[in-house]
Amino acid sequence: MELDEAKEKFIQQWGSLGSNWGINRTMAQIHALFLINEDLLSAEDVMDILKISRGNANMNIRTLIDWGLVYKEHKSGERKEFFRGEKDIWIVTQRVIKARQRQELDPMLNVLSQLQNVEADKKNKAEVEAFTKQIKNIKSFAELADNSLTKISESEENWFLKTFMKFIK
Amino acid sequence: MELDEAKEKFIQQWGSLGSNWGINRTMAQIHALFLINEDLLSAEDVMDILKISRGNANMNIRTLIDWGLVYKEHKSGERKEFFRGEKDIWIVTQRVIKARQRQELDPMLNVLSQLQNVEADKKNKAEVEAFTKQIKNIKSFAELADNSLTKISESEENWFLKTFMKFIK
DNA sequence: ATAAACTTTCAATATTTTCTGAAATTTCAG
DNA sequence: CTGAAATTTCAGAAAATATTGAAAGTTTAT
Repeated sequence: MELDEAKEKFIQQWGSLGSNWGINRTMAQIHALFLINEDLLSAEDVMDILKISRGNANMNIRTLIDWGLVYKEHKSGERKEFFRGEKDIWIVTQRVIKARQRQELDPMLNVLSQLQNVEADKKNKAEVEAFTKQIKNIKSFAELADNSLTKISESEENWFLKTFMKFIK
Repeated sequence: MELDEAKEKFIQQWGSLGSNWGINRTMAQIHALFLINEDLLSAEDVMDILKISRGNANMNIRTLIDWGLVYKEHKSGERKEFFRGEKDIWIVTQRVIKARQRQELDPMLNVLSQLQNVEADKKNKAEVEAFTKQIKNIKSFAELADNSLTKISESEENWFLKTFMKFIK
């Protein structure tokens, strides 16, 4: 396979992976491009390579920066902004976990807490109890997941690898 | 809070969680309904409760059955099919992991394998090497994830909890 | 074998999400 | 300061995705 073909294939596959996981296709494609690109790229470069509009490029690069997956840099003598991607796949994972934890797990935990206070009356006592019990189960599990993800997103790669290699044996 | 209000809220939240993770909103809502509903439900019940069409209900219940999150059952004397949900959140997690691993991680691993064979020529030797190295990193990581998820989706809850509680300490 | 009861399919439609591009805003070299 | 060069915003357009509902298909009691 040719290098350009391979790069194209990687970008497409990463894009489709992303879009299956609720991350918009373009954002994932831009991220893919930065993962395999050694040099600094300007917004214009990204627009040209991926054939997308200025607005789209800008918005998604901004989000990638927010997530900590892309960094802004300056070339001396150039007015334009340039960007480079975080290449370390372990750090990428940690950043993605953190972003999505904030965005999705936290609100879920919040709602689950609220749902624990359901008033029963004479008629539906058993039903309320069953509901509360199930919500409690789900909440415990979500908290375990939350703690685990926090731990992962704060741990050193080496510690994690060692622990996990043991784990999956 | 009232029970019905709480159920409604849970269904909505689960639906929005799902849709942030690439699972269609209705499928996630039906799943939420089955998670907190003790009784058997028919397709018609689901249509009525969630105000959705027959086709939509049927298609998404089918998918939930494929994923192993909902079971088909028969009531004696009734011609209609009834359904109940898997209530154990640990089993639910395992089933979701398995379904998505098949659908998304496997194709990714497949592409990453292909991408390791890129031909270099005199001009781009260094670039090809950098690309191949990065793809190799990503692939190693994806394989670790794949193995871990397989392990998780096959393990006993108790073993998992014990191991993980130690892990997150 | 029939027909009512029920389930599945799928083309048309509706909804949601993403993208575009031009205008508004910001930045910075001179 | 000034104004050209760049970035950001956002309303409308386009694309992707999900939903409907009626027709086709299947099952089962008699």
